[in-house]
Amino acid sequence: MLPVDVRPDVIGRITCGSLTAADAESPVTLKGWVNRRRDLGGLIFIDLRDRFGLTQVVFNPEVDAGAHEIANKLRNEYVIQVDGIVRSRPEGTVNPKMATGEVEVEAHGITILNESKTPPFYINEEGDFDEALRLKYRYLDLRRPSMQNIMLLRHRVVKYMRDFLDDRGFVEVETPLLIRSTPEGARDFLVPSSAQPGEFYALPQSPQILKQLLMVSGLDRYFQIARCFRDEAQRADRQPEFSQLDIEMSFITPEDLMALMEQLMIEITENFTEKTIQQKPFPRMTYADALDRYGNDRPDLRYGMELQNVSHALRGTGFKAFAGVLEAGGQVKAIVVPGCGTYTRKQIDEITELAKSAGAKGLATIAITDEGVKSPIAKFLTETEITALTNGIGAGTGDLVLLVADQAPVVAKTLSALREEFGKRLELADPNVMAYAWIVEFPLLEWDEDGNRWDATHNPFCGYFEEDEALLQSDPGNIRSKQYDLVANGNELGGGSVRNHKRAQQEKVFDLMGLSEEIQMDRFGSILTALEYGAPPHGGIAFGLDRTIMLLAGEESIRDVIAFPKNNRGADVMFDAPAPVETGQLDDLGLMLKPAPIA
RNA sequence: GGAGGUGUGGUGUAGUGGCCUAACAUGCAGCCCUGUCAAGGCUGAGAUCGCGGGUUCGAAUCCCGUCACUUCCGCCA
Repeated sequence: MLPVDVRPDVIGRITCGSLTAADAESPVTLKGWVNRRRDLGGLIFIDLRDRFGLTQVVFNPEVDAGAHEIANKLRNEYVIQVDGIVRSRPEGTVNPKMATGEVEVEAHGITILNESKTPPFYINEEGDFDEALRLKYRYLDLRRPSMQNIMLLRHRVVKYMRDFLDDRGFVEVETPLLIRSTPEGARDFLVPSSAQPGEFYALPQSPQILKQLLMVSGLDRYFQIARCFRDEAQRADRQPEFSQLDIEMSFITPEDLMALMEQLMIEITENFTEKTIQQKPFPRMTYADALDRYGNDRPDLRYGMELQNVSHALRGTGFKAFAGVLEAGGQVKAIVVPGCGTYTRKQIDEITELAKSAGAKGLATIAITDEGVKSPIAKFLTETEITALTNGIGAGTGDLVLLVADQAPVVAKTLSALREEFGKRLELADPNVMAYAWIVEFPLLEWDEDGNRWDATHNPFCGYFEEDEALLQSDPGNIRSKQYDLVANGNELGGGSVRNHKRAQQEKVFDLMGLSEEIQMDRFGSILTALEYGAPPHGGIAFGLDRTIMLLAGEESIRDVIAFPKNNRGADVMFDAPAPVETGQLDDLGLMLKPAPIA
């Protein structure tokens, strides 16, 4: 996947991945770890490993009895230095599976630089080890070539991003990690201050306001590999601290930015992976369309199985469960699962449970078998209705039709979950394809039932289409934002927008969100004021760097592309963090712990 | 906060009420072996089956509780 490093390296060391037949008869010194020892009694072979590769070393008592004697004591993961001579391997012993398989090093001297206990898991072969153990001994986990390849990939991709942006006039600026807490969005990680006891910094959830302020400064093009912090529950693709490729530009349109970012992602994908890009230029899909066809705003476009509205085929149906939903303004939608018409009662029950956990009240199924239609709801529907329904969505013999009837958001969520489940089960998604797409025209605001107010769907700084200005008063839920998300293979890789660059514009959004003038100034005074001093039109985007690397590397967990990740509970099991602190430290901060954790 | 899954020598697994005095592979230790490269051969050590309670004549296996890890829902402007 990645090019092998050249040799010798900057300090003149010969690495274990670099010797070739051309080096035969040269004296050489190698340093590295014992990957494997093969003791034939007389001869001892060692595979010496470093980051760059493996080289076989031979200890022959007739060549150097002293070195052979020491080699008897070697064990896996010992760190050694070998002095010897590069030899072409004897006829018939060349190993074509090794990059250095044409040669070996005949040892004339050996120094054991450090011994090693037997590691808790294998380093010299790949395997699926307990993740808690891997995290506890992360330094050993990272010694495995597969993990080192990921770290190397990450390094190279980030370097490519920096060079790409530098070539185009972007400036990398570091923004502070100790900032002010805002109760909007995710829960903040708080950092108490000893200079001002009782007051707290917060770690940034993203440098959003800071990068906009840099646009007001006239920096024009900013980027940063920004560390972000969110004190929320973890997932396979979510960590409490993570990295974003954060970008902001002045005087741009959404089109400008999407075109530039698209070029960057294409180049990275094609330069660093063997994966093919499903469609170039990346397809565009509106938020409404994505929700309608896939049930979510980050669809996996590598396979079909789209959601299909069958409400029209059931208009006037006598089946009360469906009729009731339709009368209440709901909908009935379906997906056709190919080849699953033979599912047993037990399997149907299983996916019904899945549907319920996604929020549906139930799941209706129609199996189309050789012996005809099998369905628990068949007796409630007329033959005409069933035929119209199955024909209308292209279901054929052997297929299983899954139907959900409810209000649109519940239908979308349920069928989206089912579609993804069957996408996995039936292996519909090609792992060698990257299906990028832009999702556009998000609603600017969504109604928050609990807070009884409008809330920003993306972030409150997101701009909106001027032609929708009138809707601010009449129909805020239908204002289209200037937001764009980049999705790939069912993941949201990044999102951004063209921002509000005038104070009045921005205040209108805050007003709709129910923020009083006082609160607006208290929380967002810096940016509101800055927008009054010649803020240029600007916009940007932020990519989840870890997630991007995860997809490029073909990994299923974000933890596998982070050197020292937290576990599912946000804990670092190597350092045992978080941990209690000494009373004196709390005293300095003017803090006192409550007697028991709040349940 | 909720739901599911998993937990058996160092590691990865098998064992779903008695045949378990817990099996297999690998790793580990010792011995043999001069062309191996997942070296090979022989011998050996190593697990109170996550923890606690219960059911049973009998529990790795069934039940309850608990802990840890993990996946998903909630949450993630």
